[in-house]
Amino acid sequence: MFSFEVLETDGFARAGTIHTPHGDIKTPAFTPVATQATVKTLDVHELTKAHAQAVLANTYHLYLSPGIEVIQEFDGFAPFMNWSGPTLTDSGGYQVSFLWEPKNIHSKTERAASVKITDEGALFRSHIDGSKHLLTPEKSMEIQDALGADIIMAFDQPLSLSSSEKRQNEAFIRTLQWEERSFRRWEDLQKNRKNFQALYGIVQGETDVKKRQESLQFVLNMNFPGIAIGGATIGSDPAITKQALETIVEMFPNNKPIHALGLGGGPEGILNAVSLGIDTFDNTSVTRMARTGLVFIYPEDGGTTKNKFRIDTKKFKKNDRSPLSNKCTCTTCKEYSRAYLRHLMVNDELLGGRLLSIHNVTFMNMFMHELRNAILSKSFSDFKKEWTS
RNA sequence: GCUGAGGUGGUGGAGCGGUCAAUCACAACAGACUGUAAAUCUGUCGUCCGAAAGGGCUACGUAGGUUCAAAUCCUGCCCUCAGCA
Repeated sequence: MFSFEVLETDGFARAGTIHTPHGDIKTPAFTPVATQATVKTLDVHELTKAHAQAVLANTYHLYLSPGIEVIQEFDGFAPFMNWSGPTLTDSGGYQVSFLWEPKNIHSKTERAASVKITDEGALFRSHIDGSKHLLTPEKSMEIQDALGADIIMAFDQPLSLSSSEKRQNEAFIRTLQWEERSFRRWEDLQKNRKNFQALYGIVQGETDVKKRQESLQFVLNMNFPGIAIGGATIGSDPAITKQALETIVEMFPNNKPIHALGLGGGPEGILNAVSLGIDTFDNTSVTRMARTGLVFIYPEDGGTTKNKFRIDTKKFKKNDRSPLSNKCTCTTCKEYSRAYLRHLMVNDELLGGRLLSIHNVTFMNMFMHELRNAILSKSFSDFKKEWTS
């Protein structure tokens, strides 16, 4: 019901297929983020047209609203949102332990921590109504069982890089314990399931070689069906992502898929990650940037590592009749002018965010498609050079 | 023509003797965006010098006046709006 096969490799880069109960994912692949059972602004038809293969939803958000009872009535979040392809869910670990730190990257103002983390789990307050909830590794597995994704994540405790060493170590050890508990509960839950869910163990450790390797070895020893690479270093800086992945790339097994959680850095970051063995990744900024007017462009359109292969639609000329991209085949590029897109974004029209999301998701998927073909034809390094030189 | 209200920075709109280069919002410009509390957030925003601290200059329709001190008080003029002729 779930398996992974590598079809071709080029250096550490690999092209393969993940077989899930709801279809295949041709890798390397981007999985758009549908936190609240929606890839913001896009419906499933637009997603399919944008060549999305799978979507990733979130335990924390769907547990709080609409609640797992509702999701269960619909046989999972995928039927609920009318998505029939492969799915993933995140465990909620990121939300309860990272976003709720008194100081976090998303908020300028400090605020009281609304979460208390113990070895048992994370006691947190809902951001919606302030109600108290305890999320444990076991509970996360039960919720993800109800959400019904094909691929689910172990419950972990990521930290921001600014945390003290003591806290880092604590979270590292705790994550290992939580992963084992996640695994045990997951094993039990599988017995009563119609479809197999693949649980991914999460590798922490940032750029610390010893920690990364210990973490990965643990996940391998437990025999998780898949591996997810977590941590702040998998974020937006391509150079640091590279550094983090280099610590463990040689240990990656070829029979298990590797997912990079929240891999950012645009095409350059992705090229770095794929060249170091990453098969799938999710990233929120693809659709978020679309909603704020930033779109990805190909080298043919002027994309470079310097401009991070992106351009601000609000800076287009008022009367520019040309398409956003000459190369892209999405409906946004086929049917609308730069002038119109600029107009929509400058005036905060909702259609703008949607049209740009269509483009960005299409771009990302087409980029991954090209990248995959490059690996299959053993020309990955040339492909990488075309983009980054 | 009479009566009333009012004229503030790109715009709307506060301020009604000193703490005002002037709250705030919008626009504009620049920037950020990691497993989405993000259609969000941050910075700049009279002008000149400065990296900054800070300093200079010009400003609240216009011309005068009162006062140690005026966007704020008084007078003339110009203009806008509402009501009445």
